Amino acid sequence: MKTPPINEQQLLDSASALCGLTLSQVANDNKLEVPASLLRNKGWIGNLLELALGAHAGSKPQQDFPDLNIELKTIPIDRYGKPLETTFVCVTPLIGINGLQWQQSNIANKLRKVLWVPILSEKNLAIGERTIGFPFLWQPSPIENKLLEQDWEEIMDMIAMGNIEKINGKIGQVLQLRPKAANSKALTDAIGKDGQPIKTLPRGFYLKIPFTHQILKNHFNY
DNA sequence: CAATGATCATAC
DNA sequence: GTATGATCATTG
Repeated sequence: MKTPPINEQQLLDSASALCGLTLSQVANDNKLEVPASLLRNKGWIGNLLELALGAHAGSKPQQDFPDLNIELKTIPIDRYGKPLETTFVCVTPLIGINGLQWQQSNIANKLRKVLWVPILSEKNLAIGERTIGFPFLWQPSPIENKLLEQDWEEIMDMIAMGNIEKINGKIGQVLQLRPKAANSKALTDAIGKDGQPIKTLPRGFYLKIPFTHQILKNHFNY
């Protein structure tokens, strides 16, 4: 447990202090048990880092550190620094979206400043043996921001035009739309082909692996 | 074996 | 159901 950081440097310092530690060590320091598997604890590593860095543990809208305008993201990587999973950002609004601009969207707000915490998280490593990498602060470059905006526009246009069922994880250069639900039976409101209300699977925005991989490469110069 | 589609826990 | 945290697991 930890008190919230009062400024960016303090957050960076405490995050840097975790670099090289195993998840077991961090869990012990925070009096947490290490699960044998993430199957029923998919958000465990993220929650652990929230606890260790003084972010609010649990559900709350907006960034993890609202006063600092910083979003915390753990990212599982292999020994070469390649992300092992896509990065979930936020759920996607499907109705009432006409006139919504990228700059005022929830996803743009969340990606404005991100504290990435890489986790060496190869599958053959027990959860407790996975280690924390070098954390760093990232803000999208003008080019990255443009790519995100373009994908967002394409996806949101399709949703607004009633073509949500035609969207799959393949579209988008850096951003993709995928299910984000308890299961495939979950339903939420959306716009149908003829503009009528329909029910569909809730979706979320995810950053594709090549994009987050490039962010890591840019930062670590490899 | 990467990537898309499906799923798990918890709070409210 | 929505929003937080993501990874699992089947498909191509």
